[in-house]
Amino acid sequence: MTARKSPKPATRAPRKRGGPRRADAGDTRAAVFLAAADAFSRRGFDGVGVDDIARAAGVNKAMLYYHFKDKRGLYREIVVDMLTAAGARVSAIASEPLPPDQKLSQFIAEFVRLADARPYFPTLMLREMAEGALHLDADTLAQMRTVFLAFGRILDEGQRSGAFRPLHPVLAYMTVLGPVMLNAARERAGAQPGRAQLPMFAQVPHGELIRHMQHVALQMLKKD
Amino acid sequence: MTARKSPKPATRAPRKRGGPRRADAGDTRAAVFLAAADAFSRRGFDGVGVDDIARAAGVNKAMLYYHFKDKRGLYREIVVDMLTAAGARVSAIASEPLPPDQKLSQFIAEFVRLADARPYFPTLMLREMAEGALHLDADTLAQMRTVFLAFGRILDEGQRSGAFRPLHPVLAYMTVLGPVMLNAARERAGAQPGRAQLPMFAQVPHGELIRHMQHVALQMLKKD
DNA sequence: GTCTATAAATAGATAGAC
DNA sequence: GTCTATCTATTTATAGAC
Repeated sequence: MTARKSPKPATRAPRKRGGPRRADAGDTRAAVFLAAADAFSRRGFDGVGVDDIARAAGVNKAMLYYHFKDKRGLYREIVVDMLTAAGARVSAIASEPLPPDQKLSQFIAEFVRLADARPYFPTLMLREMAEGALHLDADTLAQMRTVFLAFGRILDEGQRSGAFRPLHPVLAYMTVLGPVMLNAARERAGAQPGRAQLPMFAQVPHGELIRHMQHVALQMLKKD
Repeated sequence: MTARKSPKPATRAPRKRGGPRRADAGDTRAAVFLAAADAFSRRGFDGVGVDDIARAAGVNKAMLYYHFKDKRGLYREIVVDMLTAAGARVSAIASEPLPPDQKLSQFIAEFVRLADARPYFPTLMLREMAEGALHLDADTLAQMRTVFLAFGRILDEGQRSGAFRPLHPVLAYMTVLGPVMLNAARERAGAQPGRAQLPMFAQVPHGELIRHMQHVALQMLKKD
């Protein structure tokens, strides 16, 4: 076990009262966590200074070292938290009493929702992979494996029941997740000032993205 | 115009004779270029030191500053070279006298080949996007646009002729390129020692990837 | 828990000899 | 074109007061 009691990044405890807008107690930790996650996903581990994180979190730099071991420890917690959440939600879907094609659709929708709840997730993950996943320990890799295996089980079930055609699980996985991840990166580039009118940065509602990917996934696995 | 006479990263001039294995003349520049491209794609702009690059290239650090303005200038050249090559090849395909579905297949095959010739391409591009494409000037963005528009023309042609169903070009683009890019990142993570036997890092031959993506693309655009 | 000041290490960049 | 030595700025991390 590597994970500690990681803060729920989505839930922020209400402020006691305190000064103008100073983070207190558990809020400080969460603020640092979120600011770091966002920064890391945008500029990479080495591209972010602890000063940047502290400033973005509205917290003194020394507090960062009070709540986390060091920069790398903070980074690790973020990745672990991300993958733990993904593993849990996605495994749940794979185990639901639904036909494989609906599970697959749920899987896709859940993944996009996951990325909406943690906007740093896709780009941070993409970076980590490109880096050879060097920051990930065995524990964390196991979480990645969980997500993939959950997907594989859905595929397998569909193939056994004859609903899906045979297909390399890795290819299927890449096909389903690749566009979602790439789109997240695209949105980052398109969010830069002066980019809005470039055709390749046109906004695509995530609902549309979900429906499209569900369609693609089912088409991809359709027998013929 | 920002691009200078960038070295063909694939072609390395034969060594004159020189010392044991010291790079000479134009070779030095190319060696730095390639070492930097690889390093940047793996660890990001800020994750790579100029010392690292020099060492990997087998060149003295000062030579880096002799051949390139500075670290950022080197990085820019790499990105520009990448996108220029991609823009040229892909535009050529869009203009060939072929039916749209074959152009689309060619587009996909060419993109994978491009990534094989420049293994740093997908991950570097992914990083750059995640970073908001901050290092890219207007000139370079124009090259990205060229690639996208070439793809869009193929799509458009197919839709006009009734071969393809209507579909948001950005969604189609993400669907076609996302898996290729994500797979490149996946390969990086899987190449790490001790990862080979993990199921999600199973090797997938690029020929298979190409055929699969061609199938997916055509299915995605099939009417009905 | 929070802040200031600072130690210690690292990295980008250049001067100048050869 | 190539190398050594070095200057300077930045950055991680901590000591210690409050």
